[in-house]
Amino acid sequence: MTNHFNTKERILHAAEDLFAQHGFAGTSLRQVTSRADVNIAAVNYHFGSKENLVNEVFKHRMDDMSEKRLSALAKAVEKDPNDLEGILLAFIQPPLALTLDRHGASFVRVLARAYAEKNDGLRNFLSENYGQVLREFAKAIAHCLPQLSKEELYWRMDFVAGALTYAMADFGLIKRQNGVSEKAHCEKAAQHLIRFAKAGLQA
Amino acid sequence: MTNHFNTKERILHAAEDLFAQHGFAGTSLRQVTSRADVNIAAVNYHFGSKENLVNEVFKHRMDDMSEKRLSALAKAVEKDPNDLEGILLAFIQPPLALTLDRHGASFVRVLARAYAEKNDGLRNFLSENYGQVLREFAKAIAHCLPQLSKEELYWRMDFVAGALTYAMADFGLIKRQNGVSEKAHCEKAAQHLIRFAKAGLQA
DNA sequence: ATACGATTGAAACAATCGTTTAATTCCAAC
DNA sequence: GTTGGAATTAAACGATTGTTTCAATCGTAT
Repeated sequence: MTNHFNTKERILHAAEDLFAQHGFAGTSLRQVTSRADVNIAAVNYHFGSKENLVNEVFKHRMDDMSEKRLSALAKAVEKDPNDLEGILLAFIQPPLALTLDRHGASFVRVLARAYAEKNDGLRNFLSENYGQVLREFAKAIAHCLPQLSKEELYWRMDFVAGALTYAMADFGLIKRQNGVSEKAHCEKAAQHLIRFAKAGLQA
Repeated sequence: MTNHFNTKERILHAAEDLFAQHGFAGTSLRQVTSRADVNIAAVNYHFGSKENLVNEVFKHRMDDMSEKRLSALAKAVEKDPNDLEGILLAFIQPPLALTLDRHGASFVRVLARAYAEKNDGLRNFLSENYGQVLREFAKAIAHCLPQLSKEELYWRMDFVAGALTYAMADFGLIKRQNGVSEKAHCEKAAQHLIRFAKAGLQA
C-alpha cells in the first residue's frame, strides 16, 4: 500500500498541472516544488532530473489511458466485431473521461502539447509505446470497413485522433455552457465525435 | 520596396524555425540571434521584447493565411454556394500550402503549439482575430447544411479544425513516403481530408 | 536506546535567461 | 565633408534556471 500523498506524488501532481498551463520549458522546478510544498532538492532526489520528471508525468497517465482503451476495445470487439461505434467509443471514451478529473484535464493539455513537439524524445516515446495501441484499433476498424485501403484508413484515423485532441483541449468554437455539467459536456462531446468520426471513416 | 534580408526579417525567420522546434519558452533569444547572425540587442531594438517577437512571428503568417482563406471562400461561394467541397478546400488549402514552404512548415508547428497553450495571451489573440474567419466559414457551411443545428455545426467544425491541425503537423500514423514529393503529399492530404470532413459534416 | 539508510532542508553552485547601457558604425541629407 | 538619426556592437545588468552539496531529520530494525 503506497502512501498517496507522499513527496513524490505531490511533485507529480503539481508538475502535471503546471506543465499543462505553461508547458515543459515554461515551468520551473521551483514553481513545481512550491506548489507541491516540498523542497527544491526533492525533484532531483526522486526523479534525477527535470527531463525524467517530464517523462514520469507522461508515462503515468499514458499507461493508464492505453490500458483502458485496449480493454474497452477487447470488450467491444468481443461483443460485436462489426460495431464501429463501439470501437470508436473505446478509442474516445478513456481520454475524454480524463477531462472530468482535475489532474486528468491537465494531462490532456500536456498530451496536446506533446503532439506539438517535434524533435523531442517525447515524440519518439509516444510513437513507440502508443503506436501499438493505434495499430490495434486500426485492425479492429479495418475489420468493420474492409473496402478501405490501409493508407486511407491511416489517414482517417489520424483525422479522428486530431479531432479528438482538439475536442479534449476545448480549443476552437465550442465552449462548455454554464448550465451544463462537465460530465454532460464530456458525454456530448463523445456522442458528437463518434457520429462525426463514424461518417468520416465510412465516407 | 522593403529589403527582404534585413536584420528584422532574419530574426523573424530564425524565431519561426526555433519556436516551432522548441516552443516559445524553450527558445532563448540568444539562440534566435545566433541563427539569424545578428546581435542579441537587435531583438529588443526591433521588437521591444521577446513577447512582442512571439506575437509578430504569429501575426505575420496568420494574417496572410486568413486573407487567403477568406478570398478563396468568397470565390467558392460565388461560384457555387452549395458546393461544400469547394468551401472545405478554401478552408484547408491555405494552411496546408504553408507546409510546402520551409518557414511555413515551421509556422504550422508554431500554430499547433499555440493551440496547446492555455492562459497565454496568444489564445485570446487567436480567438479574437481568427474567430471571425471561422464564423465566415460557419455561415457558408450552414448554407450547405441547413438541417444542421448551430451547436452541431460548431462541434463538427472544431473536429475538422483538429483533423486539419493534426494532418498539417504530420503527427500520428501517416508519414510522407520517400518517393512522394512534398507537394504531392500535401495534395493527397487535402484530398483525403476533404472527403473525410465532408462526410463527417453531412453525417 | 542505538544505529543506519532513506528522506528532507537550507544554501549555494555555475550557467543562462531577457534586458539594458553606452559606445560605435553606418548611411543618407545637406 | 559634415551632421544627425538609425542601426549595430560588445559588455554587462540583476534575476532565475537546473543542479549539487552537506548537514539535519525521519523512520525502522536491531
